[in-house]
Amino acid sequence: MGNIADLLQLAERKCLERGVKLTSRRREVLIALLEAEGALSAYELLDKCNKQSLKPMPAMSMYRILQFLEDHLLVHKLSSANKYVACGHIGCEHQHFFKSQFLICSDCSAVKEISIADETYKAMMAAADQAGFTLEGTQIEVTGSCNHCRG
Amino acid sequence: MGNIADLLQLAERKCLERGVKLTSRRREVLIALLEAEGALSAYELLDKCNKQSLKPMPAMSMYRILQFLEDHLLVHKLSSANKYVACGHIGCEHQHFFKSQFLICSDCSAVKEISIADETYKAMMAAADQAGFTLEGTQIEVTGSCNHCRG
DNA sequence: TGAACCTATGATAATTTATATCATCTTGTA
DNA sequence: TACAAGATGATATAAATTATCATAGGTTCA
Repeated sequence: MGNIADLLQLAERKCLERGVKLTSRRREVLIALLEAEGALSAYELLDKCNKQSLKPMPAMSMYRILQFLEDHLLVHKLSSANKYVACGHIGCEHQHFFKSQFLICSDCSAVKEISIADETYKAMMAAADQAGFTLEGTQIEVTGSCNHCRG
Repeated sequence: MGNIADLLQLAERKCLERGVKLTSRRREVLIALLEAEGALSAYELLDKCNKQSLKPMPAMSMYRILQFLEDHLLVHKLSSANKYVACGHIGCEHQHFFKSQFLICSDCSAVKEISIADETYKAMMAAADQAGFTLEGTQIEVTGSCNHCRG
């Protein structure tokens, strides 16, 4: 995993490689996400950022920045919850072509990003194929309860 | 599968068994969904209903009715797309405890509801467990392209 | 029958989430 | 320096969802 500083550095490098800039605003959002326990919605993130930073950020910027971070593989959008999480693999070019699975705690929004076993993956592809569908690069999101919340 | 009239009758029976009523408004929405090609958003459904029916339905009612239909296993909400589909198993008490998978065409919104193979299901449970999560009754939604749209 | 009650729906408002648009600022570069 | 490109700010608007109270329509039971 690594601490936030390390992860930030990896993010910096990835942006460099991709010829894009991790501006201070973008860094701000990424840090907020890295610090977060679980997934946060755009407006939750906005609040968090605005508490930490001096200049308030308009909502529009948040959406733009989240889009940027998503485009450059630093953040994932959990479409089932409309929330965002920092990518669990910052640092690699891992495209998550339908191999990542997000376990989302329905209680506390904690998120764990795991890989789908190859056989599972293949089985799902085959099942979809049989039903006349070709799966696209996407992610699987399932909800449950984390150890902590199940208590 | 059965035609719409048959499905409606099954829905009626299910409601009867559950001690709830399939009112005319609710039937209206259910029919609209059964007729639909693919998944529809609340507002798309609203439009469709309002074209077919005499009295326009307020959006609030649509949300309430969709909630009702979902609660009583007649409709599924695809949370990744914020759209709704008629349940593929109207007539049975199938709870879809994490065994149904929805293949959603990202192009035309067509939806196919298939069952997850038992081994796949078990593998996913085990993987989640290992990551400290207990999966809840939920559904898997994946996007791709259907035969028709792939061309 | 009719009064009390429950549920569904209507009407309306407010909130939350997301996008469109144009102005301004920064930065790199010719 | 001045220009071009990209990033952000500011503002408005749209889209999606929920809250709340009023009303209508059935059902039950005295």
